[in-house]
Amino acid sequence: MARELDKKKAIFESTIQLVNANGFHGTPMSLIAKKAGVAAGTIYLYFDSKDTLMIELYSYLRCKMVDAMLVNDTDRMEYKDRFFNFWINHCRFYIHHPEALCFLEQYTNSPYGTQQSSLQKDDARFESIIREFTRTGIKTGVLKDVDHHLLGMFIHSSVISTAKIHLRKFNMTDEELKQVACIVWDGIKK
Amino acid sequence: MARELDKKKAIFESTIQLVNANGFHGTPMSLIAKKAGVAAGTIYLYFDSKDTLMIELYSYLRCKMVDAMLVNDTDRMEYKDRFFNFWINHCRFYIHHPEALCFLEQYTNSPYGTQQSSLQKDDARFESIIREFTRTGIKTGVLKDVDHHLLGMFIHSSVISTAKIHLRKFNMTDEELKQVACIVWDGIKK
Amino acid sequence: MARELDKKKAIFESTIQLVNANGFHGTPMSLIAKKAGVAAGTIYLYFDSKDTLMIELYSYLRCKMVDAMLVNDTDRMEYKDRFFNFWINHCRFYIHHPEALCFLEQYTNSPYGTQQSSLQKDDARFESIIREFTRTGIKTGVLKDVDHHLLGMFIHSSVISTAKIHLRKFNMTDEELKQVACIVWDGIKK
Amino acid sequence: MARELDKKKAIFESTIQLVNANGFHGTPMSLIAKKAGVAAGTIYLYFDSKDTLMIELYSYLRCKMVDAMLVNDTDRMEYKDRFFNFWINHCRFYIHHPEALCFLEQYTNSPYGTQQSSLQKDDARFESIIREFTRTGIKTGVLKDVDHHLLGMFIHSSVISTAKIHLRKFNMTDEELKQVACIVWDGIKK
DNA sequence: AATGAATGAGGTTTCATTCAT
DNA sequence: CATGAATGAAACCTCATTCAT
Repeated sequence: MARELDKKKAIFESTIQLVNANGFHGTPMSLIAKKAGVAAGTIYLYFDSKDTLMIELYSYLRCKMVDAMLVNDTDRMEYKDRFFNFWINHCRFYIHHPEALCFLEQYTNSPYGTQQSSLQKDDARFESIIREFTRTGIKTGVLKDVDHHLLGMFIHSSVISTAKIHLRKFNMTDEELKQVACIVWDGIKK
Repeated sequence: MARELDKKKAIFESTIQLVNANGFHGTPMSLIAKKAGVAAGTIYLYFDSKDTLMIELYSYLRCKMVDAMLVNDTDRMEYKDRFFNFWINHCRFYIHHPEALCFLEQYTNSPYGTQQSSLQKDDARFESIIREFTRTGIKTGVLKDVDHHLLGMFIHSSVISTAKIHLRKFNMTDEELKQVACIVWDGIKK
Repeated sequence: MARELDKKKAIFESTIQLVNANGFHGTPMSLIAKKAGVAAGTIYLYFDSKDTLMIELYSYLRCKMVDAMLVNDTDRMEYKDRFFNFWINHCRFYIHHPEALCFLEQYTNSPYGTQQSSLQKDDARFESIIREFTRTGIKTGVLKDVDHHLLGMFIHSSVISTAKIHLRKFNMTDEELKQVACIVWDGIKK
Repeated sequence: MARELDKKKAIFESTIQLVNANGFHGTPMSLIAKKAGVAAGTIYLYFDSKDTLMIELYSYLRCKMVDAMLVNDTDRMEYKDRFFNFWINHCRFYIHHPEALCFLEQYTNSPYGTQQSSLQKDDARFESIIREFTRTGIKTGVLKDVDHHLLGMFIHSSVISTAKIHLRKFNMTDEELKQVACIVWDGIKK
């Protein structure tokens, strides 16, 4: 019930902060517990192991990210407008949740993300949305006739690198964000 | 002399493989030593600590990557041709050295890469080459008038995501590689 | 509560025995743990490090020693009687706790005791008692007019060397103990 | 020959300095070698092990100490004058060679000094000189009729504690040194 | 005789996980 | 449900000693 979700969320948030600052290995369960305001043993009531915690946290964040990306999306929008909406929503999510970006990136490039065949449902949701969208673009002749995996990955990586630049080097205005989206669009459109 | 370099190289190669498979934390020094065919203590004759080893290995790989990227580059080439040469060299390096790609990505997204102000000379070399190239493109009106950091990061991330796709999903022909380079070029050119 | 003190004491006693037998360096934490009946990691719940353990053990023993020295001491005693009481109490403490003597001497003559500015409160207590006592003796003309540090150190070292003799060479009767106290008194009295 | 003695001496001096600063355990053979200007392996041409080195160094220093103590000593001196000569020579040796004092004290209070039945010839020489001297004093009725071991140890410890005070707290004039010798003399004389 | 690279046992310390309370 | 003291395996790193040169 609500109590359980509250605890899980507290543990998630604590973990994000700490992994962000110190990496997976630099984040002991005892610290996660303390920052979450629970006892070390308590975490194990909600998660089987540290690995499980990380994997579930990954899903949790992916889910929030996908939700953010879908804001204002409708079938009735023009294809290009949907693209811009997706791209900017997605990018803004990372900009407003830098810890999430950091965690997801660490996860993706760690043995967790690479080895585990743990493409859970949230991953699946994201992938299917992107697949659907790119396929449609290609079929209707709006996008270049390139493998849709490639297009998807290309778009995704452009979002992430833009958000990283924003966070590390300098803040970008909304205008500049749109500029970058344009570059991407110019690249993929036919 | 040569002996020292041989040992260092053996340790580097061992480390790349293992970090690749198990991550930084999943790779104990004892394993690195065993795989490299030396005693555990021997590593400390060549590197001050595990951290130092990782940092130096990062430099080592960046160096190899930059070298690979510069193959066949000349001032006399057309700007666009230079871009394609850079992009494809760079991408091929990762495709032919998947462990290098994996290590560099893990490193970049770990506390090593984020916190340590260890932008060593090799990083500097890479950055300056890219900076020089994008600035020229912008100045001569070939590229869009966007912040050069942004262009650089955009190009870099496209290379990496393409290589990852190649390695994880399916092998791409040289033709397809060129296609992706085209997408990027279309995006950044004026 | 009591549990914590029990554990600490068990660790202390274990450490005293082992350092006594094998020296600081010859005493690994693993052995201390085993002899104390706890796991290696448990020690670190009570002490930050091996150094901390040694430093706290030093304080612990100094405290016990000072307590023993003060037994039967009153303001109403004659100065000379107080001296004999101090001296013999002090000496007897070491004779009855040879491991304590051994540990304290090793500590004092090791980098721990020499370098660390760890003159904690217990040291301070001992020093202030001695200082007070010698100063009074000098001021009232009972003791020779010599720097009080010197007198204090002189007395202290006589106690220690007497205890060592007792333990190493042969057992001394209470009568002989008093004889030595007399030698010291004859030396320092005016 | 001379070469061998030079090397040994260099190693001895290096060891004294380092043990003085860092203790036995804090002094690796590699450092001893470097400071002595030889290779690590070379030490093992002259000493069987680190323990052996320490034990021989102890003898070496005891020997120097005894030599220093005997300066200006003759049978023709008065007993009391001989005592003062011994005491002050001995004390001055430590004052002029603080590293020697430090090393000897560390050694004496370590497992080396306590456990090893290694009362070598130099120790024997020192002990026999003191024994002879105290026995004579007692027999001729100059000294108190107390066990001669006790007197010897008492004197020795007074020297050491005085030297330590001199080195740690404040420099003492020759006059003050004589004062302390007087205290000791007043203590032991009949 | 002298070197110093190499060894590997063993030291201190951390931390994921358990379980009695 | 919740706790947090206790565990002990395993990590990093040091250093006395050896041996090919």
